[in-house]
Amino acid sequence: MGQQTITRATIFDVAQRASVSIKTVSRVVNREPNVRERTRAKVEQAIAELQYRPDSSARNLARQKSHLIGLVYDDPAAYELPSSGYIIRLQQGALRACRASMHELLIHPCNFRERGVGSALKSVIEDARLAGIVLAPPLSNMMRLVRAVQETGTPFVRISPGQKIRNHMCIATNDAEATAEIVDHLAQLGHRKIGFVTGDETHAAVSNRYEGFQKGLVRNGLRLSAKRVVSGNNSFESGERAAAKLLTLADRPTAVVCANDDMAAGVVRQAKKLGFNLPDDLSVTGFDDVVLARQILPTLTTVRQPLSRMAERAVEMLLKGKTGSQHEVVPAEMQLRDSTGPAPN
Amino acid sequence: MGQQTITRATIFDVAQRASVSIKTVSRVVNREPNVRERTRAKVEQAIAELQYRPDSSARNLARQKSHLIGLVYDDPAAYELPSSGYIIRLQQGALRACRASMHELLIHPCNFRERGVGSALKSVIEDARLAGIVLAPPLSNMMRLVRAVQETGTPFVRISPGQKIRNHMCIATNDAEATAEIVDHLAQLGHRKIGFVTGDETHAAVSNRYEGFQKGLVRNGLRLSAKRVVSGNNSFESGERAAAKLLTLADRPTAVVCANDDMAAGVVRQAKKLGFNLPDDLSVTGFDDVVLARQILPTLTTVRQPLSRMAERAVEMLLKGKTGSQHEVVPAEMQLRDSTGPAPN
DNA sequence: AAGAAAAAAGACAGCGCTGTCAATTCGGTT
DNA sequence: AACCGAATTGACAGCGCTGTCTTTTTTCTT
Repeated sequence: MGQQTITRATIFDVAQRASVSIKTVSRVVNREPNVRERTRAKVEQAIAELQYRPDSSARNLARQKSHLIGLVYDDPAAYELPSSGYIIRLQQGALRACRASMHELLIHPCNFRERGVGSALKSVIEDARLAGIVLAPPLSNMMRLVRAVQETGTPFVRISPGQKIRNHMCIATNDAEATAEIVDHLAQLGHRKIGFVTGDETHAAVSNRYEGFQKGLVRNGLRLSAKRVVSGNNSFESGERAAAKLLTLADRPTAVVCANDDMAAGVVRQAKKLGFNLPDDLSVTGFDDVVLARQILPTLTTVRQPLSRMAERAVEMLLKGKTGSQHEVVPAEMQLRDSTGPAPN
Repeated sequence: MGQQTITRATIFDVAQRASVSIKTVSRVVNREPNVRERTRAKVEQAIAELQYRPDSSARNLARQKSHLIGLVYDDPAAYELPSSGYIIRLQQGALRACRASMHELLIHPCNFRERGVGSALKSVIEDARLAGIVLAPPLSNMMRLVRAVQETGTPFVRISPGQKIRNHMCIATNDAEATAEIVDHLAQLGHRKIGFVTGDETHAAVSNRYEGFQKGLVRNGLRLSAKRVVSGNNSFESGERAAAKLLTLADRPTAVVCANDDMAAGVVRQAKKLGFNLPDDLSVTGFDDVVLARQILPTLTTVRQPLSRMAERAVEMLLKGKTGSQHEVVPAEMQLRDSTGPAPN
């Protein structure tokens, strides 16, 4: 049973069986208007009986574009593990949207350090007549590549782009608001004295987080104390040093918000070394949700970029077909784990 | 400069410019024989001048198949990190081969726990008219899926298939030989008394490793001592227990080969606890090259499945177009790190 | 019930390429 | 120079679908 027919049914076979023209079949298949209900049913039955499925090559040729969406991301030279989770999550989201809309996903890791990537990318896009492109960071910020994509005339969406461009579509997340929510969470747990460890200020995302921290304090009726803000440089060690400072303060904070996970891990390590019991004596939060965040003890409450959702929305935006500037923010997801608890009294 | 022409050159434009027929252009483009050198040059110049690139949709339609290779692998329910490195490595290899041959890669994670995956897979294959499929483990062993793929009539290659099937193409690695090479390595370092920690015997790969261990001893003129073989169950803890036994032996081994990395990590931990200095007093090896292998101290000498190479070879085998049974073994790569050193004297 | 407007259905020419087979040219022989 | 087989080249019909435009049918007016 279920033996496949030697040669697949074509639109012509369906038309014949339903006694209509091929154009009418095409209308039914593509859900075009102006088909009487009775006719539609007749055609649909013929389709079912013949197990007809449109041939995408033919359709692509006639429509002059494919049903392929390209996902372009940085090709880590050695494909080392750290970034693989990142990439897989992007792929997952993009794939979800593609499947929902009968599209396929073409992955295109691309090493921007090589010369000629731009034109190589253009070739792929044009050769396969991609229906759209999703550009993931950090490539979404490399103007050389963005321009290459623009030149193909293919619609594209950038994920977390640094700088905006004219007439762009993009999906971003909200570092600031997520950090503010971390503060909300801590405030709800009764914390009133909250410290912050800043990161490398040159990263836009990182300074957004500090901004969000301040916003969080304000909306929870807390005061920003300059003493409780110490600067780090994104490294584990700088986290340790920051903790050493913060925890020896006369009026020390009961919670420390860090601009990234590595520094948070450093804070945790240093706090333990100083004899603090986490989360009873001190709550700590990070940002990014790197693998390490789940490996240290206590596991780290942090914020995870909704990469999968962002990629999904990116593809959906692409397929919506609307042109013009569009900008969507997908809220980041707080990951509640064991490093945060009620404030000590 | 470099402004793209509004409408791409077609094969017809090229033919006209070179004053030949479109068929001749087609011959040149597809490297078919029977084209005079002079004609070929003329056509090639026209191609260059017009920046002609064949349209893949049209080609797909005429050829009745696409230039797309499908990579089918297990879709980890939550895309948790452990498997992402695995998948990325497969993708990398497949992509390398695809690019070399002007093909594109369609990724198709697929959750075999759901019902109907088989027919969903068939649809994708037939709709996109895939040129070939690569089935990665563990899917390569799920006969339900393999049969679905077979029914489409599309050529496919399985990676590390458990059971063979009639007229199959597959790529495997060599657990046994790799383990024997580990023994070679240790023997070269002067080790004569080598212990082994077995794993869960139900896994074919794992028992192959024990087999390889024995082979390695033999070919290095060493004797297999039953006392030095203790069984584990693949877990870290079982490694610790195994080490406790092995290292308290009167005539204790100077090196311990483990059937997987987790157990090796357990052995390392236990050995350190017992006061051994690694690798001076004891060498330890693992298998798999999990992330942990590079995180423990000393970093673990182990064996890594050549996933990327396997996927690459799989695609190449597919594109070679030869039918009939084919079976290729890609040797696993030993990863020399710090847990092995010269035997103590 | 005739006529006009709107809705439904169909005819047909591409889309850009490849495959088949026929036509031409070439190189070498007598 | 005429002739033959082999090497080249070309003509043209699809591949299966969509877009445009035309024809037919239905529905609504008066």
